[in-house]
Amino acid sequence: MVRSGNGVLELAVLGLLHDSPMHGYELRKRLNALLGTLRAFSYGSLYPALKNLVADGWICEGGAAAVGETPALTGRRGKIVYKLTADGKEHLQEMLAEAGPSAWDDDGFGVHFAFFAKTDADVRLRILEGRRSRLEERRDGVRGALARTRERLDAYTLELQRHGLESVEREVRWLNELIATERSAPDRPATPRPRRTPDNH
Amino acid sequence: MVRSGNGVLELAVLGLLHDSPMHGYELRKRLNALLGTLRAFSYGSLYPALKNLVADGWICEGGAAAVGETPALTGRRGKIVYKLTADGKEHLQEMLAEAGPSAWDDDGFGVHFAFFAKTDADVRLRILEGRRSRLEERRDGVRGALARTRERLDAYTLELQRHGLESVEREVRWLNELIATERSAPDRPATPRPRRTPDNH
DNA sequence: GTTAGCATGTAAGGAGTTACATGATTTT
DNA sequence: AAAATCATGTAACTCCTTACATGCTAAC
Repeated sequence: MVRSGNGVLELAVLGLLHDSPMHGYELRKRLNALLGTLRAFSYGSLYPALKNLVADGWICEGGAAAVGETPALTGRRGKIVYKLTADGKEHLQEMLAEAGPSAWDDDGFGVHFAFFAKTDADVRLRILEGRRSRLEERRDGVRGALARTRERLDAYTLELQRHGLESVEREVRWLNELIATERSAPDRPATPRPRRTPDNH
Repeated sequence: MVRSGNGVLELAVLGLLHDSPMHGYELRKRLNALLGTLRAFSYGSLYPALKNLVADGWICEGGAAAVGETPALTGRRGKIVYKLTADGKEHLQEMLAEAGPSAWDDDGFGVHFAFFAKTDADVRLRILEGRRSRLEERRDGVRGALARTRERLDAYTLELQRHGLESVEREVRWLNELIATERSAPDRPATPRPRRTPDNH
């Protein structure tokens, strides 16, 4: 009964539990903090997902873990702490090694990137390049549409297209910088490139 | 049986059909061109949605409309041209006048903005301001999370947060410009502000 | 001792995708 | 006459949200 549960949520949960065991409530907070502006999950999706992960054998309940945790009295119907199993760790590694299309789309890329610290350098590069070419396709599509339909559009529609195009172009530039950094230093962590303070006037 | 079909798709379809009658296939292309980077719909969602809109009485089939259309031979199992009904036009106006939360979220805002040319100036302003305050909330949330968890995050996670924050800040600046333009000239179309050419080196 | 926040869950359903199935029209 | 593209549709399924239901624990 291997549901082969694909999806952002399961990867994110496994990734977070790899760092340290946690219960659902805390997991959800960390999840939404991790994904920031990208995504927000509700309990209604988290708890069933946890059940599925247990059924698959990737995670298990119990296992009093954290150092300063209150040890007693938590037994009867208290928190349920989840932790990765050996199979789960293996499965997580497989998911992190996946550099195909599912790691290039809007949802998938964010999660994969969030766990780049646990990802091999060559996989990181392939994901970044895949994501970039995906965005370049989209950019060229919008550019073409904009060039073809110009003049026929009202000012607001035009502005929407223009802003969308600028967003994609900005995203591509970001990826270019990341790729350059990865290429020049595949072992180093990430890219704290020299940054000018944003001009929020 | 008023399904009260909420959602981006139905507003977008009604808005496009307001300009001119169309059949489904063409509608889908225009839909995905209109929404550009924001959204893409498949036939599997479009055709059922059209059925629902017919059932609701907002649109109807038939009505040979466009000037240069081939008139004959299209009868047997050919294209199905949809057009807005009188009720549909009324309903569209109501939807466009809606300036509440549904017009502020990521999906809703894009569609509402795309039809700003058909929207009253005061409604436009309320939507832009609502959208901005929604984004400011998100921005402050991310800023807080970033300030609290700094140092505890690996470089990639940090970079993801930083980039997300910059995206939101950019979006807020864009809205600020739009709002300023609307305030200074509520009658004029949109905002062709002086623009420097993007530096795609 | 009661409010507020922590913590876990479930049932119903909305919204859309994928994959499939079919046929007409145009192009080569 | 084959291939490509236009055109319409449906069934099964995925993924997630909303709204609800429950109880524990800390603070005031």
